[in-house]
Amino acid sequence: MNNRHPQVPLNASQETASLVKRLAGPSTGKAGLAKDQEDINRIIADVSKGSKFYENEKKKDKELTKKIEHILHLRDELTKNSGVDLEKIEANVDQILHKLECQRDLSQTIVHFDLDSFFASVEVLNDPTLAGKPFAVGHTVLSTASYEARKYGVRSGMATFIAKKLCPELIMVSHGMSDYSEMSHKVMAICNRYDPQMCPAGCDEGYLNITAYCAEHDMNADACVEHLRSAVFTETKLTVSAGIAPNTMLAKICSDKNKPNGQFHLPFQSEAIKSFMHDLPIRRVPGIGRVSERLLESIGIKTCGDIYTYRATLSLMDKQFGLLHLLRTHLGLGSTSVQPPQREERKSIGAERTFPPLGDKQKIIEKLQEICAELESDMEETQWTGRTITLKYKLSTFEVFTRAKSSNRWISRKEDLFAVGHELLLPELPLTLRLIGLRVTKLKDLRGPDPSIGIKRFFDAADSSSSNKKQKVSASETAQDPPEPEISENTKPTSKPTSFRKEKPESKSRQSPLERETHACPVCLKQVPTENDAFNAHLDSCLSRGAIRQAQAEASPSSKQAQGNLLERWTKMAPNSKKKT
DNA sequence: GCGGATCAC
DNA sequence: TATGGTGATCCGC
Repeated sequence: MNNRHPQVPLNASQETASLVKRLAGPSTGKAGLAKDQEDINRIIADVSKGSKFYENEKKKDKELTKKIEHILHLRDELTKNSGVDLEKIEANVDQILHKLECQRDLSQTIVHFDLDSFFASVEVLNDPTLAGKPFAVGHTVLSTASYEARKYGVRSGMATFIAKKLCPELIMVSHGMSDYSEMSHKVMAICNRYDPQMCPAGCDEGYLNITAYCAEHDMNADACVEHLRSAVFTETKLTVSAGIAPNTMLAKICSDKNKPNGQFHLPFQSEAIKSFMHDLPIRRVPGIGRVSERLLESIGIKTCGDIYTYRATLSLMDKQFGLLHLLRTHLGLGSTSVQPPQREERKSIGAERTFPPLGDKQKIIEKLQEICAELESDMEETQWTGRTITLKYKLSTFEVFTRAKSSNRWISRKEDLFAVGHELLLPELPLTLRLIGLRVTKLKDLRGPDPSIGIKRFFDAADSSSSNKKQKVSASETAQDPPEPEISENTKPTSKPTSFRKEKPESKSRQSPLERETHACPVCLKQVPTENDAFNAHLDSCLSRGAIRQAQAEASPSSKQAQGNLLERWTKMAPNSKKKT
């Protein structure tokens, strides 16, 4: 490089490496990266420069940089504190690792499958002249790109005009939604033969437990998955990649290894798994996104092997980083069960729309009405109602805000949605908006538990012993139903709300502040005497409780990422940062 | 319960 | 000229 003559036109703004990377978008770096990713990121940053989107990304990047400074400062304070014994902390962590290792379960054969550039492949089937050409599916933002387009750095989630800059001959194809849905169902049905309990994770991927299938058909895992992939191809002409591993997290990572149209089988041995994890970039772990990657990198952690190196820091900063989850990741542990998604596990239903920036109050309200109509229709089709409404709006500057209100009535009609949405929106105006959305939570299922027997609904409240094992949630909610605006339901909205099924790790244990020989348990955060026996005893009970929580959290691998406490809150936005444009 | 934020697809 | 929609979860308050 010629330093005297930078290729890039001099920009007074000193772009940080992190901003340039951030602008490249969330999907860059998750999978295989192009050789000249640096150049590509440079082009993306230059094309974006000056836009409101760019300015917002810059602001967020700056805030993250500040958070990192804070975290590093905290780390230095904790580490340099003369009271801490790093070796002892490491020894404690090593004990946790040992106990986690003892819980390792290698008995289940889990598969993660993933259709190769699903939308793009379907489009090629519809129009074979697209084969081998760089093209992308989407409108303003790309849903997916063909493998030829990816060579240019074109990625899903990328703005179309940027993709065109990277690849001027890029062909744009718009969505053919019905085709995708039909193909998706076909593929899921095929996979279902191998595990009736399979769990779809989106329209183009899913998890299977093929342990039983392999046993019953006297087949090894490789042959089974080849069989599956071959069935998918002959019946749909779509190629699929797959990972075979002893748990869902590893299987997911492995399905990327030989993509496209390949499979990868991780040896089912502790040592092989740990060596696989050792060099794995932390960003490949499901749940670790761009922000967590930066936070972890700031303390020196780039790979899952680095987690061990910095275990003392992570232990001291468990609140910020979530030690236990990272240790499990380091060891390559994950959920060993696959369950089909349960309808009653749904937590919210919503709709949102982006439009050219609007400042006019009447026009904004019209957008809100459109959203309400859409949402009413979705809720009607899926038979949900709910009592908390959350308004979401995005300013023309790309800043996002939410405003929520809980009601004591069930809301699903568009008039009711609008009344609450309007009430939430009005005090915020005037604003220039580019997006409005509504989301309903605190849901109630309007569908009877057994749709084939209509009259049965009538007895629901008393009928806890029926064949419906999963009625637990419905039953408890029935007891706390607010007055029902409709006719059918409850005979009697009886008593008080029953407590919800959310166990928290008892954050409020008040211990003697002068206890000198205690250390925060990295699992439950309680202060525990550091003496070996006491610490061990505590750890045992804590880990077994933790294992239960973990199993629950991972019951449905698709929807319940164990993500989280990597980030503490730093600054609070002024709730009303009104911008006029 | 509310609001901000992260993450996956 | 120009950067999506749906759903989940977690944290701090």
